[in-house]
Amino acid sequence: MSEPTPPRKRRGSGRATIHDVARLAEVGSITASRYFSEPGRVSAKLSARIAAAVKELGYVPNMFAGGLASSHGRVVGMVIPNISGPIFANTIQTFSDTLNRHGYQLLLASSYFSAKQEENAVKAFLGWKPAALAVVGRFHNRATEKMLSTAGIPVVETWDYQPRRKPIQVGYSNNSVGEQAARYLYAKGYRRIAFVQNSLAGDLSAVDRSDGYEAVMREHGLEPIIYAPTTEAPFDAGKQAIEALALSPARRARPVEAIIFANDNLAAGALLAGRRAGLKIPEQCAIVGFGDYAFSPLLMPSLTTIRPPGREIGEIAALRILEQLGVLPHAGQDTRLNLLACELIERESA
Amino acid sequence: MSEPTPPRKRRGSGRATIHDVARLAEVGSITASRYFSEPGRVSAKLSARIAAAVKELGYVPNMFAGGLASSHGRVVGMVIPNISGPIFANTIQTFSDTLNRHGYQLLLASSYFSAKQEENAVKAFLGWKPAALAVVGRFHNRATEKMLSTAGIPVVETWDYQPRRKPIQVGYSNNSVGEQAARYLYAKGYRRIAFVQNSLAGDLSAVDRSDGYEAVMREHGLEPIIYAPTTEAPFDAGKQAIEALALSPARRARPVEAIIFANDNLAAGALLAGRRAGLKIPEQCAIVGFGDYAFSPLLMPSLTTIRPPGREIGEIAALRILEQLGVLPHAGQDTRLNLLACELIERESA
DNA sequence: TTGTAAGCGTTATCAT
DNA sequence: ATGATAACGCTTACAA
Repeated sequence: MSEPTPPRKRRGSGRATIHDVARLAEVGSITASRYFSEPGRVSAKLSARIAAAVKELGYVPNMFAGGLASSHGRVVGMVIPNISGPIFANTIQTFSDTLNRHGYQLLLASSYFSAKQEENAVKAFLGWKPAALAVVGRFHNRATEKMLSTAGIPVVETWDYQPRRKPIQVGYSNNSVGEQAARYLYAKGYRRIAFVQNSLAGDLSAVDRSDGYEAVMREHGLEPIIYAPTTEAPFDAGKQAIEALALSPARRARPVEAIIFANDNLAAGALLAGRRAGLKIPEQCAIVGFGDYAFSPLLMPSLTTIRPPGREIGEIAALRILEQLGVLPHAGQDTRLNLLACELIERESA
Repeated sequence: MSEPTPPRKRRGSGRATIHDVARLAEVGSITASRYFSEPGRVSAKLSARIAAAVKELGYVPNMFAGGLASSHGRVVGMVIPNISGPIFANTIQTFSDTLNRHGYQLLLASSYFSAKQEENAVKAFLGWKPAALAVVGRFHNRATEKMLSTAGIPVVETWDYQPRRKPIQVGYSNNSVGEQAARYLYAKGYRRIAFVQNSLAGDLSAVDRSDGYEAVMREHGLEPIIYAPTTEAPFDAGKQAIEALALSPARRARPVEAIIFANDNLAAGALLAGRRAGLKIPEQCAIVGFGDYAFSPLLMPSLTTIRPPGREIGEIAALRILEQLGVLPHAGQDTRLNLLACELIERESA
């Protein structure tokens, strides 16, 4: 006769569970659970026993079980155009670190500036029952907008500050950046000031910057000069722009005195091409970029540029989310609108 | 008299579940489940009905329920020294994208080169029952080593290739990089070649590179010259190095002919300081960096450097993991050792 | 302050 | 090929 087979576990990971901890500490499982979620409501005596058991068993809470039971995981999803560019990396870093510090895990996906890929990423995140979602900018497709608005969780739009939109805004005004650059050059005495657009058509934030520039020019009774390069590669596009605006024989009669570029890549391409052609920068043509990329201080002449608050955006976005979730106490009153300033870094090129 | 209150749902997220899908499609829940996990084993007829139901209800699988039931979530954890630096961003990008493409989600944490923070991150990941873990380099503390080896899941060490270690290796040999740079300069006719260490003491990979350099020098009967800057800030450290090696009056008698720098930041600092001091580069002193940062082609003269295969590392690490998990068919035989080459980018500075 | 019971939404197991 | 049932490990709701 065969003994009844012992009730062998057929599922399970084999790791210690909260029940094992509770048993060892001689408390109820729920008390052990509370030890993690609301430590203040467990007596010191039991807390000590539980702590010892946790240590002995090397217990690590199963996030899946917790997330399932409470119907919301401690995760926050973020869709970013791309991770590896010089632009968003700082934001990701501070966003992730701030969330981690409070027990939340970042889920990251990149959209490569494609609305469809953004949609897919948001849809995938929904399966994680995220506590909140962060996206970049205000341009989403219908499906994404709908998912974001019906998800019933805090949504943060980063980078492109738009006070009239529904989601929490953490960013700066691209329009103001354009104004800032134009005013700076105007104050320095420049009058024939041009703006060079991004060659990537999808970069709508650059259009906002050129709008700001245009407004300031008109304000001073000056004619805006907006140039849109046709070359795709940013450095080449910058070269193309400065050739057209300052080097071409046609322009030689009345070359522009200063150029604002949609980003530092364009500005760098222009700066290098200009110098190679013998153009004196900033004497003959001043240059202002946008982004303050790592190479910008190293160019010769070093590049005057406007630095977006990438690190602050990530941190503040995370803090606002944590406040919304009740993890952190609410800061002030208007926590929904977070307009940050961009710093103009004055270097040699303008 | 009060009617008995209807059995209102008190838990649950309100979203459609797989049971709702099954009911609408008039199939068993498990069939609906299989429709996602093993589509080949569901008849075309039922598949169509399920697909329709999924679409109508906007069903999104709950990853927590799935992860709990199958005791392994579709997540992979990665601990990286830092997200925002120019070095690792490409790796994160390709790693994340490749995993996403196969339904896995990346969990990211940064260690800031601290072994203790790495340990905390790995511990936190364990709660997610990750299908695999990726770390950078071979230097972990005891606790981390133990967690990695007992986790019972594929572990990948990236960047620093070390064939004798247990985990899967995906990276390049820093020793070879040092050799590569030294041989290149030797072949160009340089003889008095120096190596400048990183000022960050924790950067042990740079030490491997200097070892490679040293070996080549001795191989040719040349005396190695290794300089360790004391300044912390990389650009300043580079400046300090070139002053000591090529500009100082003491050295003027027999200045070095070429310098290999531990990274492009140091090289850039040296290059700029050298030029400002009137040093002709590469005529009087050639410079080779490491990293191929974004600014390196923009310096004047542009920087000759060695480019580590950051994108490949991320992609191959992900592919090896997916193979180990059985998601992808195994490629070749020795899938554990992945030694990648670094490309020497010849520019103007050497 | 602590405990009991039920359920979160999925998949593994076994049966047909 | 399809389905019924029982976990998975935790937290909510309620009770003491």
